[in-house]
Amino acid sequence: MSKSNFSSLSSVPKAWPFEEAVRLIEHLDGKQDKSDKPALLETGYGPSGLPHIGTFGEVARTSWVLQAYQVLTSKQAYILAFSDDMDGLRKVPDNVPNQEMLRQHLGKPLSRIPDPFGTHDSFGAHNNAQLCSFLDRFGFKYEFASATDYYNKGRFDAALKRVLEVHDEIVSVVGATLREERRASYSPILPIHPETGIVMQVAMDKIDPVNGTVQWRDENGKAFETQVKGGQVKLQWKADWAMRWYALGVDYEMSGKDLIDSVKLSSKICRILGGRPPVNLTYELFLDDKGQKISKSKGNGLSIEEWLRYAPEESLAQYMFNAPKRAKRLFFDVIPKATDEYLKNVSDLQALEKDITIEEDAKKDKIFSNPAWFIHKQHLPEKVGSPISFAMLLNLASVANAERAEVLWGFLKRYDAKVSAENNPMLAKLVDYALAYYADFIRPKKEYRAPDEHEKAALQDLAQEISSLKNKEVHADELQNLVFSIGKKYEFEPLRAWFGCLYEVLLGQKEGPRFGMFIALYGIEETIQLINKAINRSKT
RNA sequence: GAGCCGGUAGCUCAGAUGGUAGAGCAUUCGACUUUUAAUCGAAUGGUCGUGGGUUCGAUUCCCACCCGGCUCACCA
Repeated sequence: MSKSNFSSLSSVPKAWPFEEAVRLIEHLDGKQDKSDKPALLETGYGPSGLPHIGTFGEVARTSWVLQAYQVLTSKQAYILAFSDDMDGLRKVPDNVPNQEMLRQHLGKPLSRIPDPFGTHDSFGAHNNAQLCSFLDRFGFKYEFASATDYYNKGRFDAALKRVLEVHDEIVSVVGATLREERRASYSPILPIHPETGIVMQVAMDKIDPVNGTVQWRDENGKAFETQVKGGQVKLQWKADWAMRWYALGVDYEMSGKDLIDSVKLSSKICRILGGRPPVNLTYELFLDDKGQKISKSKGNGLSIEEWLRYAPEESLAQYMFNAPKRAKRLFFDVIPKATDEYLKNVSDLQALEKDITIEEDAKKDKIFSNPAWFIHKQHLPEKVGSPISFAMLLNLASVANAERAEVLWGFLKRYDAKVSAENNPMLAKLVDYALAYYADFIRPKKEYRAPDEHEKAALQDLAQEISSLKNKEVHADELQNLVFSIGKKYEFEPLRAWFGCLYEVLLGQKEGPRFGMFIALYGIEETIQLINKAINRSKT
């Protein structure tokens, strides 16, 4: 399509969501139905799992494509968050209560199983609520859809009849991908057993597209005739996906690399039904630190809660923004980098918006290529960003053995007297995150050396000296002098060995801050405890 | 077997719609400080996987190949 079609832009910005938006536009241009229906971007959810970090990534990325689409076209579009809550429960998840109760409902649709948490009408409803509150928490805009709801209300009835018409064709296409033993029983139609409520995976004896019924037998040989409408059957998932695209007119949907074959197959089915499969983006999977695929069942990698314990959600969004087609490792080490990348993008964007020397077109192009512009939904709020990088905060926390925010703030104020939690809310958050990150990842790796007898005596002396200063107004300089004089008194040669001893024995590192300042900020009582701990360590 | 992604400084990676490449960390040196760190400044460091093709010129485009990793092939 020609570039001139894009509103007020001379070219398409090079950020990937814009490239995707162009693909979406081309897809819509080729549509038979020229009515001005809003573009439909779907994100799908496996029913039994809780929302996880991949869910976040998929919705965030889809939102960015939508954002780019609207900038280019000024047309309506929306995200449909579709939950397949009619799927049969195959396995009892081991992270939920009432296992025994759930076991009795194996094979039934999630929406027909009682909620093991007892808070919702069904297990499916519970998971749906989890999903929605998860998405709401990050401010995503979407319309929620429940498969059960859609089936029951007949929104798929026409499409289901169409499935019956082309049933054999679907069976042969899907059958080609299955092993022989599966092939025999395969049908895209999964009837819900009228007596047991179980989602049946059986071969169909008879298909009747005219009356909209199927005939089949259960494992006891009992024969049934079932209407496909109104939620009495559901479709096997690949057919279900295809039927959904067809019935709802889905225009865009992304999915992980592991689903490449499924996308192909579902696209075929969608075409057999007479539909046009949506534009698909295949994104790479997330790997753990050993390069293995992250999966909920393995519990490897990093959960979203874990990430958010150590960094703001914007940093996670930043991580998700980068090169979706590229495999990335997802573990704790990437958090600081993603955070600083985000902060840099914010400051770049701020500078860019103020810049009046740059040409308007070039400016737009740069703004629209900045991840922070996407992350903040086109508008940077007041007081975003931080004058100090996360990496620096982590260094400071480590150097100062910081356990409390005040200690870190003390150092920060020395660095720049103007910073404060009020003026820099993001910095205030980062301080807390840095403390958490330091405590969990950096401190455990520290190696504390035991002091020798000579050092021990000096340390005891130091503890005693400073304890006499307790409850007094003391300056960092005085403390520094005190530390210094003790080093002299015990004749450390060279004197820097004394300081080295302090760092290695007390802080578990080769280097450290000016020790007088450290004591002042860290606290006299706390420093004494630190010394006592170190001395006790030498006894064992 | 099918498919996807990657191979750029010691490490982790960015990048150029073609004109001999950058960041962070690491290393070295310097500034600041009654020693030390943060911080700041600077330097060192790369035939951009291999071989061909297109071109005045390719690491960047095309083709082939090699290496590495992952995913799928039961269910969703």
